[in-house]
Amino acid sequence: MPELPEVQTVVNSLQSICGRQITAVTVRRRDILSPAGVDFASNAAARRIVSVVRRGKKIIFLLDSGNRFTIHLGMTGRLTLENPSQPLRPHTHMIFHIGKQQLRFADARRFGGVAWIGTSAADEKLGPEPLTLRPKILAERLARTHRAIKNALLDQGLIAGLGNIYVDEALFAAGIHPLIPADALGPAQVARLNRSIKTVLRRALRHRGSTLRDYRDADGNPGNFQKLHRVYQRTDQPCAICKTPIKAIRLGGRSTHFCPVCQPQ
DNA sequence: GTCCATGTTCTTTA
DNA sequence: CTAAAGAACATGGA
Repeated sequence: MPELPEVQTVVNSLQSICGRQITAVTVRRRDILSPAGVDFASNAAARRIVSVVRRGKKIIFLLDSGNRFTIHLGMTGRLTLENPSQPLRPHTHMIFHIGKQQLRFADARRFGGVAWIGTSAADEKLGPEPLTLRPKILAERLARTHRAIKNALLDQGLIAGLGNIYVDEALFAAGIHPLIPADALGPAQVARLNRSIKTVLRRALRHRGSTLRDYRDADGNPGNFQKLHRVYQRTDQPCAICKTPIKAIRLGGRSTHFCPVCQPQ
């Protein structure tokens, strides 16, 4: 579920906890924590939350002790601010008690998790942030790989924050076929792609992300951008530009959607 | 029973 | 050796 727009929307809807104290931590399932065996309860309890920010698809919490921890939502993760009286949804693995509220982490598939990173950097392996990326930097990075552009853009070490939805949408907006090798794109195409990535992400942010099934913000609200997808999961439906049926192929184990006319091979 | 899913990481292959 | 493709992880819904 959660790519940059969804994770940023969660972060935005969590700003009310900044400055507040974590009174206690309940760990209901230890295996979502890393490193294994870390004592979250004593590390985080009685600490104030200084800031909550996003980097790539990770949410980073800075505590007044100077330590940080990160939460990754994986595919089905939910991070919600709730009253203790509200029933716990299934697969709730961790609860941060913040005054009379609870910050709850639930994740059915458990591809997500919570990592104590202390004072180390959260982003060693992450590529640049797409919203501030310069076309020249994107061009340099794409020129270093011969993979299909779709697979290159999914690589978090090349560019951070994009996933299957927004790569398909950005490639459509840029008129680029997903199978074209990354190093075969010219400077004008890369510049257009860079602009398309930003445009698609900003529009998605404005609509609070895409909810296919599981995604909710911290207040439990779904996003609305799924209604505005041009290609993602629109197989056989007419292209918004030319009416040609949208095609789906399998690439890197993921479904990939594109318009065969607007995105020529 | 089958296939599919917004993600990442480890293993295998070329 | 490296780059890229494939499998694995765990759960639920169609």
